[in-house]
Amino acid sequence: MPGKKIRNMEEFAKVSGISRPTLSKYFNDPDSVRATTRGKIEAALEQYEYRPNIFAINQNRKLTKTIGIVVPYLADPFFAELVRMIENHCIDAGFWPVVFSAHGQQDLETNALATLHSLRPAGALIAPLGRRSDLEAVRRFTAEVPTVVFDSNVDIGQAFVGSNNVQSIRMIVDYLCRTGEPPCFFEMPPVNPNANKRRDAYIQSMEDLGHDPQVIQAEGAGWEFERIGLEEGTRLISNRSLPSETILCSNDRLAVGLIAAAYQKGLRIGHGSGCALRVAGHDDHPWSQFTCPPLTTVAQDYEAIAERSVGILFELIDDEQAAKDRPEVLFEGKLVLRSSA
Amino acid sequence: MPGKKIRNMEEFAKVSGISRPTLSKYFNDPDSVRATTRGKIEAALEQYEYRPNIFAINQNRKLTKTIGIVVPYLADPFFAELVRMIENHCIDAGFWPVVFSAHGQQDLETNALATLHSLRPAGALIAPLGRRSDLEAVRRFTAEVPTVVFDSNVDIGQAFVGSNNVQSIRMIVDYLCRTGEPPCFFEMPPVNPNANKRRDAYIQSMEDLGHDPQVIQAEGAGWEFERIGLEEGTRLISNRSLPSETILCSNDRLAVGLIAAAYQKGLRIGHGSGCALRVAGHDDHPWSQFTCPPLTTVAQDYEAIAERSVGILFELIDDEQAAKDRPEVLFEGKLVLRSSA
DNA sequence: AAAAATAGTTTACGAGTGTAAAGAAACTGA
DNA sequence: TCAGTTTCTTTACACTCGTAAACTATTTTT
Repeated sequence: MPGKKIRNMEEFAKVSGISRPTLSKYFNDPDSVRATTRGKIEAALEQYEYRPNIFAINQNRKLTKTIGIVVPYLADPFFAELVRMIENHCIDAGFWPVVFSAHGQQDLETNALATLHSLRPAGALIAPLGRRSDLEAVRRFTAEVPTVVFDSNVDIGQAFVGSNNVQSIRMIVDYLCRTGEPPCFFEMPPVNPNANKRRDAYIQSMEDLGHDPQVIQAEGAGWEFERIGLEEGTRLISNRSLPSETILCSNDRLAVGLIAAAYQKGLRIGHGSGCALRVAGHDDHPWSQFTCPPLTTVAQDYEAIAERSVGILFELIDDEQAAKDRPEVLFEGKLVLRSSA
Repeated sequence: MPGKKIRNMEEFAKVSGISRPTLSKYFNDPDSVRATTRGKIEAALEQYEYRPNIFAINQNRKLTKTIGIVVPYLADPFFAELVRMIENHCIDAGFWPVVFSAHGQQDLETNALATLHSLRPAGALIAPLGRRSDLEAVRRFTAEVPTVVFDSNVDIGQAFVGSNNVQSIRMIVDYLCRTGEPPCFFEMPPVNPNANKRRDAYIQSMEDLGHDPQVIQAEGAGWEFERIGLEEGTRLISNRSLPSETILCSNDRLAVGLIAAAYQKGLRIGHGSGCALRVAGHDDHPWSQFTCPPLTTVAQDYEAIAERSVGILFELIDDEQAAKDRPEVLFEGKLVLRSSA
């Protein structure tokens, strides 16, 4: 049980019988001191309640142990899940992850970067807003902090980790064409490069397969994708203006809204007989397996993206030169066949 | 456009022509200096890129501007949404919110509190894991940091803000009894006090209405509530062991899983004729309006909870004495009638 | 315009840590 | 046991900003 409170390293040095510089070394890396010394220190730590002051540490260290994580919208389960995994990897490596969400707004993203910058992090993992980002601000940031960009590939940072949209879209388009009517593509106004890449990949895939691509762009802005899917879906169904019975949505959240719209309009979704619509998504969001019917989609490899982007960041931190060529790591999507298409 | 880089306040004092102590005052509170002085400072800020070093600031200030936010599971949209609102309120008040998620694990919660503690925050808003919390660790934390507990009312901290489960459950039980067969109650092993309160409120409400309460406890642990709802729901439907056609779920995420189970079993959900099951939830999760059919539930007042808990925390920070009696603010739930029940 | 009040400057110290240099102590291996 | 190596101690300075005291400049009040 921790006894008397210790105010600073000086005091802890007294009670532990170890000099302050050695303690400093220990807290920086417990393995850098002799085993016997480490034993004494850890014995004292059991007895006394003491933790080095984070602020004083970071003020003086050239390289802090802070890793900044910036995402466009943390309430999106895709990012929530990814952040959860990234955080775990950082903690395991002895770093301190600090999470910022832009909540979909440019000024908050810029602000988060500024705040993060003044934390002098060892590195950063950022998924930019994309189209809405203040690119100048982001570039200023990445000029000084080793940064891995993930999910949304805008041309900044020292590396990119994400999904291979071309491969994944081609795969699901191919699947949909093999098993029924060729799909139309349901998208929102593109908020980031992924949206564009996916649309272009859809068009290319359809043409390669000898079909006529049909893109429907939903109105609406913001991050409430389900709502947009529901509202536009309802409109499209009411007007009978869907160009195909098979609809590939640019992401799962849009599909969730579209499925709700179809349900409310009494349209049955699925790949079986007696179904009016086939709906597919992209990303395999955590709740896509619970839609009615469960959503056929392309899974992004969350764990791989998390693990790899953190891995690359640590390489960057260890070796400034590591990535002069801005490597781009793209993971392949995996087809997840459920019953919606 | 920002010109030359400024390293510290000393340098910024030189280029701006304002003394360092005055600058310090300005950064602490821009209104505490004369308008002309403020003008000069802000003109210089436009020209030169400078932000005070957060670590140095916090090391020296008695009271930091940091607010800690700790939630049990950030990938749960309920918390994601609440955190988003809480963050906004903190930022608006000039504070710096730092978010931690326990990811459902006790050690991570304890660790988050320890890390947060060493940030010497002005205050903290925490939603404890509940049953799985290391109460001793939490208590140690709250002994030194003004803390408002939200969502999950374990007896710690200086105040609690949450929902009135008794009122909300009574309301939805009453509604369900008025409009059809009295509900059974579908719950998971209780992870926090809310779960227990809701069950007890259900039992009491049913008895008051002269009905026989029927509680079904689903197996399963962890935070994947939808999966538990789906798996247990499938089992219950297959075994025909549901004691009522009306099922009140202890929260929306469980209901999402149950609805998926019913759909997959070919059971139609809703309050209309031709429906086999009525399903209701609790919380009004962000995606409850997109289930098939849309989920009838009780809405927690997210915005009120966020606004009030931050408000109380600021009162606590301003006036240590404010809450010797640990006030508990409970917001009433609102019935959200959709088509699932 | 003089007195009073306010806001600024200069100077100096404090906060808790990192880190470098010089020397003492403790280990290592024969 | 003894030289060689590693690790620790002592001492001292650095980092950046908060803040207090004593003093000066500016603004407001009368």
